[in-house]
Amino acid sequence: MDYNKQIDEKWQNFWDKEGIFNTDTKDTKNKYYCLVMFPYPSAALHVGHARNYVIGDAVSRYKRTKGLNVLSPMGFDAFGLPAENAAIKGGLHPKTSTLDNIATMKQQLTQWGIGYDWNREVISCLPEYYKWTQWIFTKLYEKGLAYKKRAAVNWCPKCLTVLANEQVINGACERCESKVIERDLSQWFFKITAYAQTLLDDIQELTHWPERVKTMQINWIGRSTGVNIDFKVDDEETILACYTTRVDTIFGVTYMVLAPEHPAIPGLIKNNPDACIIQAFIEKVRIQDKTERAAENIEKEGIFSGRYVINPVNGKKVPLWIANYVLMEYGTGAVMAVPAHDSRDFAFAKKYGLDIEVVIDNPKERLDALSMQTAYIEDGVMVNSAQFDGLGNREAMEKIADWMQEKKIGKRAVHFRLRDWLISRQRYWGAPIPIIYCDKCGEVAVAEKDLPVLLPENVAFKPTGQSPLKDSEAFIKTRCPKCGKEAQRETDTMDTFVDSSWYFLRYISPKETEKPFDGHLVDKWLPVDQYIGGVEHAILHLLYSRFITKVLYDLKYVSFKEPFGALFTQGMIVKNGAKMSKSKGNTVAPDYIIDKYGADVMRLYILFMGPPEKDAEWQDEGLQGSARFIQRALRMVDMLKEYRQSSETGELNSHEKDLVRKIHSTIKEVTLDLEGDFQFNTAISRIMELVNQTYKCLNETSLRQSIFKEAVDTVFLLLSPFTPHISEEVNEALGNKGSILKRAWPRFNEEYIKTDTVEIAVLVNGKVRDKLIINVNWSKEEIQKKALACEKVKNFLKNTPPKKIIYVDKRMVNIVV
RNA sequence: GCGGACGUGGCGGAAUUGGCAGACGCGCAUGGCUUAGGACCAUGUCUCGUAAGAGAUGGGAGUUCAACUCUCCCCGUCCGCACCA
Repeated sequence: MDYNKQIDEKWQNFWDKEGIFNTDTKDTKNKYYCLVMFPYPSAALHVGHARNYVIGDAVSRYKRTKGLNVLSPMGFDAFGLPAENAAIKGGLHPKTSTLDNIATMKQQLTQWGIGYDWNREVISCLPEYYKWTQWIFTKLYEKGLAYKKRAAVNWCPKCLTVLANEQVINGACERCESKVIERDLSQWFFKITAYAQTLLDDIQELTHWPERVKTMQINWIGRSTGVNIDFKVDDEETILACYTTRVDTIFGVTYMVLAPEHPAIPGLIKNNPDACIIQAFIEKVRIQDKTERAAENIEKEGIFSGRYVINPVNGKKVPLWIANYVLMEYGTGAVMAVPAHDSRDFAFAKKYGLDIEVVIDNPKERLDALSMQTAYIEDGVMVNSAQFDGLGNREAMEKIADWMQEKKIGKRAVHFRLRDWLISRQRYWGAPIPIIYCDKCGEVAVAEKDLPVLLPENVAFKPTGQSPLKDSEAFIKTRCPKCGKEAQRETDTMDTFVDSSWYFLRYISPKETEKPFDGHLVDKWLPVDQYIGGVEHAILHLLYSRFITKVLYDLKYVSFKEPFGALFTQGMIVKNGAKMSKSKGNTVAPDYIIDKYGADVMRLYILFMGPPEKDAEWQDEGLQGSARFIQRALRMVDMLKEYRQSSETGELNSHEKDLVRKIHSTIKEVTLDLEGDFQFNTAISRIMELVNQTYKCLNETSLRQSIFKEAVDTVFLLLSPFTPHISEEVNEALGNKGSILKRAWPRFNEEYIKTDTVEIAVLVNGKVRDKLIINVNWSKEEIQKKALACEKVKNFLKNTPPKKIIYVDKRMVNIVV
């Protein structure tokens, strides 16, 4: 039997015709929701993408043969910058180019033998989908979780749109890597910060999520606990609130610093003769772009404000400074500076000759403020801190916080790093934000019956820095839903991540026209049993989806708090040590592989190349190995057909017994590999061993046909999640009717795996000296005696009795001399 | 700086969780079969050594009868966050 393209096509047509992958979601018994992150339809897929779908398909097929009712849907994250940019480049309308790309990708996925329920396809740029994205917006709006505010936001000068915090990587745009600049703009936000604590707490429940993803989310949410302290400005009523996590150092405050953007500054400096010098400094800092300001070793710069503030714990008057190292976005934008115990404050104090006061002493060596070379940030003993002197600083931290709360000069507080999610975009290819502005009624959300707000198709969609919808009078002009007067539509579109933050709910009832999803069925099918995708979504998509799910939970649309039960993040496929990308020119196109070797060879190699969660280096030679293995396995089928050998009766010979044992132990181990953490690479290697051993048997002995057949059958059943086309073909050749997916996953019999004899190692002082074949029924004493009788052991013993003998059951004997 | 993952042959990677290091595959070598072979089959392939043996899982110490696995200290790679108060 030869593997060729016809076999691929034959079975792909068969699966399609039989509707093998179509799932009835009304049948919720034994449900298994296997979900692979849906792709952007922007470019041709390479083998790196393929890994994602091949893993998902292997899982879905395996679960099917285990008898589960598997739902495996696919769709396209079709709105957004990548699709729009691709369209502009190709001179096409985004809708045309996106739908074209989708068609190509579907064809690719089909060619690879990836089985999806295409009846459930979800395309986020079509009105029947984005109607409900807009609906979700209005639900958040009703709850006050969607709001518009003027704020300093991240602006990408190349994409000509604002970006969410999560889309800014090292101060640069996630997509085009241009440096992001700060602009004050009025924008729409989702109040994800209202869910910061829940998003953090519930991470604990995600027991089947990779540790690194959870850690990344924890860091991103960035919870810290401390104390809010009000510092009064001297000779004035102005109060400056600051936040500290180190309230134990409060007695060591020698100055206070404000971020240049701090709103209190204009009032504080207005009577200062140096006001214009201070103003010039502030301007200078503000025009620095974010990258520069956040750069690692940027020189700390500051200026004295001319004012003083009072430390509420001791009434001490300390100078108020303005400096570039304080950020307005975090805490209150005001920092109490303790140079003795904070390295940033220390560097700043040294530069500007500010006081340094030690309040936590090093128990090993007394600190001296004048001679210190670095800040002392470790734990120690309280000094110069009034009644708290002598305490350990950890203990003092709690005591001071309590004392300050009691005296009402401080308040315990929790801060998060997480910012609200900026969702407006000044680009064309997205779902319009369903808001209407009326001169009389103000901001009004579009009513559900008026959704969707259709994205007009005949507009010049090139990015200009303003939403292209602003030019479409037909779009903008509308009537106020409340008073009926003429009104204008919001022209910004939504971030694509809004579209993808709920698509997994839509798959359950994708044809629904009266509601976004069938709540009853969604409650049965969700959370997703297995979610599979790239780690690049660790924060963005996964955090947003968790947030939207929690909102829908609070609004009682769903009854679960977390959308994804188990998450698997596969590693990248790299070539020449680098991530595959068109610009580097190191992509490997699956089409050519499919042509030359067939889908199963590509699938097998992708799964065999290494643990799926780790990055793996692509080597073309590896494909040869997979192709060779498949041909070698298929040759057994031909041999079996012509096989006329020995009798079927009588005692099994030892090779036959060994082969039966191997068949059953292979089933056992492959099953364990798949039930565990998707160890496809080791599963495949075990199947290879079974093939090797079968050949060995055929060469060395007369093998009865029934056992040979069982070996062949088992090999292709076990391979079926990985190489479905040839498995189907062999299944048919062996006389079975229908799809191999309808056959049960093979079972193993523990009885057949048992052996009478086993080879163990004989060690002397922990080193292997000899091997010994033992009968498993022998007693420990018997085995030890045999081990001592080994020639090599005798040489080491030299007639002296051994000090100690350790026997590990069916593994080894260690003799200590 | 903080947090996470990791370091095993020429290469991709195994190792039942403390019990025979290098499974399986690639590559390479030798032989066979072939008009030919980048096909196939067989055998071999950690290092040193003719051998007995000795040494090997980034480096160093420790625990143990026994360490790739556990503990401590270094070195290095990758990822995330980062003037976060």
